[in-house]
Amino acid sequence: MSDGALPIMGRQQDILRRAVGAVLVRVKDLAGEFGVHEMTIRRDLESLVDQGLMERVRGGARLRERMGEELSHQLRAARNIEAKTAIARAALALIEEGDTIAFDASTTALALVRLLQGRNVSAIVSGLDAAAALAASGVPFVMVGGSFHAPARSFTGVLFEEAMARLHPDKVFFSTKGFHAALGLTDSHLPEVGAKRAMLRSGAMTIALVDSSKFGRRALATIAATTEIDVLVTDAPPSDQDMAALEAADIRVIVAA
Amino acid sequence: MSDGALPIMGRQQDILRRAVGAVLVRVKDLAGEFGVHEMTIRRDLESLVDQGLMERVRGGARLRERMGEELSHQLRAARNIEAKTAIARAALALIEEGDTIAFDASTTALALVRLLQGRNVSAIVSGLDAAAALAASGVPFVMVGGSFHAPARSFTGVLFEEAMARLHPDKVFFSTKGFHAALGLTDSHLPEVGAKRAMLRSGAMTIALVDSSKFGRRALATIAATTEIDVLVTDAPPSDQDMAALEAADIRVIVAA
DNA sequence: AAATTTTCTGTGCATTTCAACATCATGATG
DNA sequence: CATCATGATGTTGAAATGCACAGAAAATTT
Repeated sequence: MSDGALPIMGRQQDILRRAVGAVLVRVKDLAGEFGVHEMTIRRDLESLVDQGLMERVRGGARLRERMGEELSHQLRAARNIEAKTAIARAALALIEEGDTIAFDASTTALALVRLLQGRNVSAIVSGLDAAAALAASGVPFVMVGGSFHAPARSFTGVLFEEAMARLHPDKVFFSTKGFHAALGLTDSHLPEVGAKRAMLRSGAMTIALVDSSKFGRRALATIAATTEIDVLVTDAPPSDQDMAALEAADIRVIVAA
Repeated sequence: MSDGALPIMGRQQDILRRAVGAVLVRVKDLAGEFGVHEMTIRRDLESLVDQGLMERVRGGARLRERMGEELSHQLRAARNIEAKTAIARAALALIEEGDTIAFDASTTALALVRLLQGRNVSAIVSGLDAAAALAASGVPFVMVGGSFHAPARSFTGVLFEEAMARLHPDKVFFSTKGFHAALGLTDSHLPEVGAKRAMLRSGAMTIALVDSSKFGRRALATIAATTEIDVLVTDAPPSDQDMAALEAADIRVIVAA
């Protein structure tokens, strides 16, 4: 029942990230990697221990036992936060008065959902956090239910796809794990792929929110071919090669400032 | 919303909404999101602090207490909290290994949902807070979507009822605003009534969680006749008259210790 | 085991960094 | 013109960081 948000920032977050994938992190290593004094790392660790997230061992620290998966989700959500909010701000310009807009359960879409407050729009969401944000902001919305999918805190499955088929948003905003000009848009979780495909089918206009770290990457399964999207919003100019493919497919590209 | 006119408007309102559901908001982020100078955000925060709504932390601010609808809901959750958890504990005994259980969006059902951690069950929920609680506890669940209904933080409407019709829980736990032997179980919001009716139709066994303050009360619309429920869990013995009616309808009555 | 060395830790203090604020300038609004 | 909201700038102070050193804990040797 924790609120899900991480009051930790900067280097301490990075320390946690390293700790998630490792049995143990060492003070000396961390000091070297971050280019700061060992004493600074010790103080960071002390703070993380105070928050109950880690425990010290001589020479380093490790994650507390049960913290693993919830933490990794939060850390993923907090990564590239600047790029994601930049993309969200740029995408906001695509939203018009009275639109009905669907959002997938990605953290980028969540950043956009948080900017909706006060707008005269209706939303359709598939993620738990987006629903909570909209409930707080007073924007009317429809939740598309389904089986809970923990890795993305989203809802998926037959129930989701059938409900989604009955909805017809003006615009669909979604994100992916990978963007590859030839292979299209891909994701690493099959339930997510099905849900996103259902959303794309329902929407009149599809807008992909893809931060630059996703370019050239491919994941398990294809959500859609590159040609199936109408707009791509990103935070850094794509390569000339990608750009050519996008132009050939007549896709509008928006690069966030 | 019967709140007196708050002297908060525009961006400050947005800041508050942004702060709901986040542990803390940062001056820098807010300045970026609203496209204004940091100094302006500081002045906004100062004003919000003066009104007792937020408290400053270095670099940002956090909500002092929940507010608005969120507040009224929380307060409702806090009222009779002992009775509700007592009822929830008693109701827990009705849950068996492997059950699939549906819960309405009442605070009493939420109290029961919070006790599910570690149980080998599947859940079906219609409330935002119950979903968040289950997501944190790791119990697998299905969310039944629909239109968001702010007073109960639940989902309702056509989408809800159609999805619910496809689900068949072993047991349905729900609560009501009023319980009256002759008028049956009643609630004051029509969307809620429809949703609860849909849940009752789908379930093999229906269990009403009714704290003693609800006895003899009646609200806007009827959810079900008294005879339609299988079990009644409450926190104080019903009147002899009510008890007779319940026995006549062959309803099992459980009084929480 | 005792003694010695090595490594790690935490404290106290100097230095740097950056949020907060006071202040003034600008511009919109009526 | 008066007022208000906002932006810009320089100053102040608190927090973060670096640094040196002393004490504690492990590792090593005797």
